[in-house]
Amino acid sequence: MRPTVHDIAAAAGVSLATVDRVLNQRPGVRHVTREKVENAIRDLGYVRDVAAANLAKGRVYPLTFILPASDNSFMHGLNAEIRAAVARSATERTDIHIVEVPAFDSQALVRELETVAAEKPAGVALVATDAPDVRAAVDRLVHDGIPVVTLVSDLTGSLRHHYAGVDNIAAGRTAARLLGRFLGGAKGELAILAGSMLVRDHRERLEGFASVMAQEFPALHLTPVLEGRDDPEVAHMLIADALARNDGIIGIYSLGAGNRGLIRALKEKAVDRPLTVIAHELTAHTRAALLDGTIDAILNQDAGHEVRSAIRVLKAKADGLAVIDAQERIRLDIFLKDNLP
Amino acid sequence: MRPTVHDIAAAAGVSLATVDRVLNQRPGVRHVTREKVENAIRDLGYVRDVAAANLAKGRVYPLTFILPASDNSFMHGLNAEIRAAVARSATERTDIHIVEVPAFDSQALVRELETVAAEKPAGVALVATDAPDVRAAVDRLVHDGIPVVTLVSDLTGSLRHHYAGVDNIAAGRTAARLLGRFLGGAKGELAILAGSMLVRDHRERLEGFASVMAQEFPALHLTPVLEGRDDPEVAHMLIADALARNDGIIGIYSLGAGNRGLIRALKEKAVDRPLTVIAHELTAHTRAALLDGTIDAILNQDAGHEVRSAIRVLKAKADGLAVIDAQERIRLDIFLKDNLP
DNA sequence: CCAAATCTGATGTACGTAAATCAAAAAATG
DNA sequence: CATTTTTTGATTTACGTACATCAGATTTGG
Repeated sequence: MRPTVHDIAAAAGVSLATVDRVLNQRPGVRHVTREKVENAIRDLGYVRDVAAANLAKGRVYPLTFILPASDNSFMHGLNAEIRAAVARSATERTDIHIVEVPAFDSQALVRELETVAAEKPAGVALVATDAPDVRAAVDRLVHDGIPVVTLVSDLTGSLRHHYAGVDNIAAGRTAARLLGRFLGGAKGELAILAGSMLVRDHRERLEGFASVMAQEFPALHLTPVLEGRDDPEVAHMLIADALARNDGIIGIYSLGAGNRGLIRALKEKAVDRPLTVIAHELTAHTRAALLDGTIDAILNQDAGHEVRSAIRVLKAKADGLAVIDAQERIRLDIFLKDNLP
Repeated sequence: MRPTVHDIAAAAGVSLATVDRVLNQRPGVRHVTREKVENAIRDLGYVRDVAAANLAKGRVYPLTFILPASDNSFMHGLNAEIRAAVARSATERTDIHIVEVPAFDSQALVRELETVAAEKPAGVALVATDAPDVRAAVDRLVHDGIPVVTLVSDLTGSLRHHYAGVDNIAAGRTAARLLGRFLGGAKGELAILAGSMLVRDHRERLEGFASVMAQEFPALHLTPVLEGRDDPEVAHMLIADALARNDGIIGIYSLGAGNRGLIRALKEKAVDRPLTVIAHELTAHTRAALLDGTIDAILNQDAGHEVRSAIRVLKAKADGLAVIDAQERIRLDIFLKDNLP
């Protein structure tokens, strides 16, 4: 049987109340006494029964998710996953709030972070916009003792406790190698469609992609990045235009959202020549395109895993508990038409 | 606030004791009364607080894992992950036992299943050997009300509640497409290294591989399967021999274990000609080979996820709770040298 | 050394559920 | 209708922890 507070009290030769004071860092315990208790805790290998503690406290974890108000499939999916978590909140003792802020607007995000901080939640998850003032606002939250995890897009250099998202440099590198290998030594040009170079995850993907391409596939030449603003219409226009004007394009890497437009442009051009295409994020559109051969591979991050992981980590941090690192690593999914879920 | 048993009692106009009888299916409740209570439960949306219930019951989940006594990296890893779960058992209220049975020995497995059944555990996870008597033994366990999940290798047609492992047909298909695309339309022969065609997961991988190859890459010809018995020495011998005798081999699919031998054979032959190689299971050896270019891609199943998932599912089934399907789907990891964890 | 401040113990209640006991009520049986 | 059987209620204890209160002990400071 695992030891309880009673065992600790007995072993340390103190009362239950004193053990409680030590455990919950309440004042009124002399240094020597505190040490006796801490030794007993260590010796007996006591671990607090979190379930019982939560029951006694009637604890719920008020968590806030801050998302950009972007109108694309991925963000919709992320939102849906958070709402699914809300539906589970009764059994998970969470009380989740979702707030949306204008996309790419660091000031709005900072304001929201300050509003949220005032509510003293048990944890905050945010899709970070990469800016110094956001970093500062996040650091302030952390200083106030509020656990913070970044979601999907990280905020390196900040004090956030955890990042629930994929390694985007690795994603870009992987895309490059897949594309390079699929093209099998052919010589030609590559088009790159991004959302915006202002977003960190897109920049990182491009960085990884370009670096592997330069090192290992010198026969492939990268044309200037097309910024589609994650908008299907813009993406369509850019890709159609690029394909019309440049005969040498044999491959495309779409590292952002708005793939609906990309796919439409590809279908219109279908007869012309074979293109090898790699895109990000599995949605209804990209899935269909993968199955019909318009897209050759999809790199994906599982929004459901990211959300569940963020919640687990926030709860653990709020309780000062350890997390299973391997479990919280968000993996880069590579989908071919054969291994779709 | 979520409703409690007290609220149910009040709403149904019965006493706490009666609610308890209904909830825990104890006898002594008239049909009409039972219905009143059940209606109240439904109306108020009552969900039992599992944490409180477990606390009151002092419940622990005695779980048994049955593994084949195979001496390869993957099984060692699986074992290690289960032991890691044992280390967490205090906080997870589990009491996990690991038993090993001779590999590929269905009778031994059946005997063990019967021994285990007698101990009435809260759940059983097993790496299934695909045989009718095993199926029958598993079905008996299920009939006795013991939750069963298959691990790594499934037992289709049995009544097992869940399979914690990858879709091996999809894995084989994925390997085929990767290999086909990497070879970029070249014409030649492929060597296939398996452990044993008696194991279901290996058969399924081959089946998926062969089917995609036949349909989509007719220029690639499959040579007869080499059965390496998951033994590095045997694998080395077989591959070295095949490469020496067949000049036309341009690619290899290793769908089982014993990759240490394969890698050695490949390094010895390195100068001869470039080979495209895809292997299963990420281990120290395959990882090194992927990084140095000996292997081009690794397909992997995350043993840690499989174990944690199996435990979650067994506990949920034991409590009659729902599982989050998406969370329990074991994904096929595809590793290139760029996205290694 | 006394008073004040600080520390410690003893005790009780609470959280939501499980499980047991015993009494009381209702229903079924003859 | 009386008796037996079944069903229901009331109440209590327990699980492991949190938290509050109050009395008593010990340590400080003057």
